[in-house]
Amino acid sequence: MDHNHILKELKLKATPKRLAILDILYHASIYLSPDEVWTQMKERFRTIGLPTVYRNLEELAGRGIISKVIHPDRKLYYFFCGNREHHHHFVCTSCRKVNDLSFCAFEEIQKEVSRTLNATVSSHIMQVFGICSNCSANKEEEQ
Amino acid sequence: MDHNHILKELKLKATPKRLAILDILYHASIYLSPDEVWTQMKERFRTIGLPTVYRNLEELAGRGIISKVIHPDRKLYYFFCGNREHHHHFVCTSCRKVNDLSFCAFEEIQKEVSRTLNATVSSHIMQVFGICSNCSANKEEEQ
DNA sequence: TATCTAAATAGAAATCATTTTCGTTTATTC
DNA sequence: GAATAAACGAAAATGATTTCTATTTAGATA
Repeated sequence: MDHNHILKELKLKATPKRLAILDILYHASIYLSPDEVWTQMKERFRTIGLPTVYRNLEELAGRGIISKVIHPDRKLYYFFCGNREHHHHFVCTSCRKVNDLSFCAFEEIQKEVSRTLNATVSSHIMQVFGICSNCSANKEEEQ
Repeated sequence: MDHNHILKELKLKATPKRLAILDILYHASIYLSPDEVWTQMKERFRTIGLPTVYRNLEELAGRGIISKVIHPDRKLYYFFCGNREHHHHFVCTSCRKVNDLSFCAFEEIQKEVSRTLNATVSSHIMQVFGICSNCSANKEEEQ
């Protein structure tokens, strides 16, 4: 995956740290907190500030290169998601893996909002939490 | 609206402050931040701590007596919603009014998650933000 | 390849919504 | 009218996130 190229296209400087953050998320199979990304960054760089991590995560998420979940605890977590289309995620709260969903009710919602409220939808948040098949299988084994 | 009775049923003490918080939300036509509720509480009580407001809002929301929105800024806002059925909300980010939506794609999502991921959905967040008809009408007037 | 400039970073400190602690008060039960 | 668990106040703590400012650096340009 040529992250360097992606950044260039978006006119973001391809700094080593920015690339490392992308790389960390790309190779993580689960979503990570800013603090967890920072921990991994500290293994790669002698000097790396937490604000740098926060800034980059927000920057990259804002450009759609990475995605974020708002957990019910209101903390943010980030993950790499190659899918550039609008879509939502199924988040396993046990192993923290994320799966894309193809289902999005945006159009139906827009229709209802328009018909019943005559209002305009500007954005929507949809997140589905649960337990993935792996985790529920493991749980059964334990018993 | 007999809030006293609602609280008794849920075995929550009907303290004056708890009742006042319910009353404030009941009479507010818009969603309020904990801080805004606190401001209104201070007009009614000489001594009222912010933790009391937080505690009660969470307590009441946990019991489903009031609802909350997580704003894109990740701050929580609370509002009274008489609808006890599972449903979602359309939130006007301009006037902060909330409208119930009848549309919920929960079943479809559950179906997709079950079929494609063989996973179990435990909860979902869905919030729709936009501009209500009143607000967009007012905006046009201004021009 | 050297120079320039806007973008990016470090480090420290600030912010600020939310929570914890703990001693006191109070609504409900008997 | 006690007794008691729940609720409260005040102050302090927490902790994720942001701001500030001086310094560094990637990428453009000569």
